[in-house]
Amino acid sequence: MRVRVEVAVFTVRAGVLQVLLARGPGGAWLLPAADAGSGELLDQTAASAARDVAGLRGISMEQLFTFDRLPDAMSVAYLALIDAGRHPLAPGPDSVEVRWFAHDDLPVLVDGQDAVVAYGLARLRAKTAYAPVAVNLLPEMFTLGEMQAVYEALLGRDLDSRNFRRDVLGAGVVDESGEVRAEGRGRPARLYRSAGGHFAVDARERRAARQISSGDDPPS
Amino acid sequence: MRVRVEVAVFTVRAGVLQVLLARGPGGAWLLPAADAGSGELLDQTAASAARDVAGLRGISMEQLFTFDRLPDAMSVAYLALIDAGRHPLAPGPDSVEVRWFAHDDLPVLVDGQDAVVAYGLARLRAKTAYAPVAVNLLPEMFTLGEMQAVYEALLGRDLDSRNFRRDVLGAGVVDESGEVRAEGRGRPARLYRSAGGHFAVDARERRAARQISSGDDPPS
DNA sequence: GCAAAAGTGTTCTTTGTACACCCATGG
DNA sequence: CCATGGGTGTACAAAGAACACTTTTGC
Repeated sequence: MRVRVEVAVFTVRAGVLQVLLARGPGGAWLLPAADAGSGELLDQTAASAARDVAGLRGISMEQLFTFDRLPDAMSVAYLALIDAGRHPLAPGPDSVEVRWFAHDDLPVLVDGQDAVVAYGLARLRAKTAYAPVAVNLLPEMFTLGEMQAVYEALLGRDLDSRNFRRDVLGAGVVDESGEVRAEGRGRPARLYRSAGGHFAVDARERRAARQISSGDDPPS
Repeated sequence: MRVRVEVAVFTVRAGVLQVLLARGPGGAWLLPAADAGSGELLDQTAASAARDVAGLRGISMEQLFTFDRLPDAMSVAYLALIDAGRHPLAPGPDSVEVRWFAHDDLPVLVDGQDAVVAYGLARLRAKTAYAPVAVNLLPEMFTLGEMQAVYEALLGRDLDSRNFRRDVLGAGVVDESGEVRAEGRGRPARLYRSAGGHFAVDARERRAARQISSGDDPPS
């Protein structure tokens, strides 16, 4: 039985949620993928796929779901979130081209890869409700305005900045750096960084991202 | 690459959450399992495992996670919830014995199967917060007292019956049957049945099971 | 008539949501 | 001096948690 590992890599650029695709020699657009096996862990295979296809290294990933690929294969799907600014793309040996696509304007994908993207998106949105996913999509230092923009791109709706600030700061998911950054016009913004460490998921801490909400459920 | 499908089947009996295990010819306790392949869908393979190992038919299942089984295999884990009363156990060809174990008093399992059980349990508890999982663990007709007992077994804590009734009835996840059942001493209870159909996951409907709460996150 | 489980409402606390103004900078 | 984004607090609405007593039956 052939086992494939496919990775849906998301980023937010210019306020738009985007997905990474590679164009293979045949001209079709594909998710970064690799074959599992050879004594390698699935997580490692997923990391290899991101590295060999798109030049991405050291990104954090999470397993999503395992899809059938009849007649005799299956695909273990992964979700990765990165800051595109810190990870320049470098097409690997088997890719003609690697680039970002707006999540709502994808080309036709092979097989059932659109299901992988759709499920990754659903999971990503669901996680905004209880995990500080935005920090994975931002540079090391960021302003709360940038963070809010990421959540707005993920959720597709506007958030109230006063409530957003209160909740994020109250949840303790970010630390103030002490520095500020002037961003063209307007008052300079304070810079924050992730307080690091995953955080416990109980009602008290969930307040963080609760402006925010969505449901999760397996695909197909 | 060898792909195995393993199923963690849960039930609630006598107020205790239990897991189904089979003892193989070698004497070790195992989860019901089968090899994937032969053009069969993973969901079908999971159904076959439950049928061939334990005689369970027509039970609903959901994929959980895919685990590494080094050096050259992997295991696609499934979660199943059943009412033990409606599904008598019948050991299949490769099982010496099939029985229920209290979730907190399991024998030693092979390989990484304890991780499958642990993750299944975590997922099951997380789902109580937004899905009417109890109806899968109850007979077709049941009382609210029985339903509450199931949630208490799942969550390991007591719930307030007034709030529980208000929330469950308000969420519309059960229909009144009109019948009542005298259960020995005490006032006879009304019988309900599942209102059927999965239900939308938005804040309004989540109230149902919110006495109830927990977090989800991938294993290992 | 008493033990045992079913059934029913209200109060209080916490959480979420809506909302308006002043501040610091660049042009 | 004005346009632009950053920063702060309060009032109202909704949801969740805590809580006591009456009803119907078997024994």
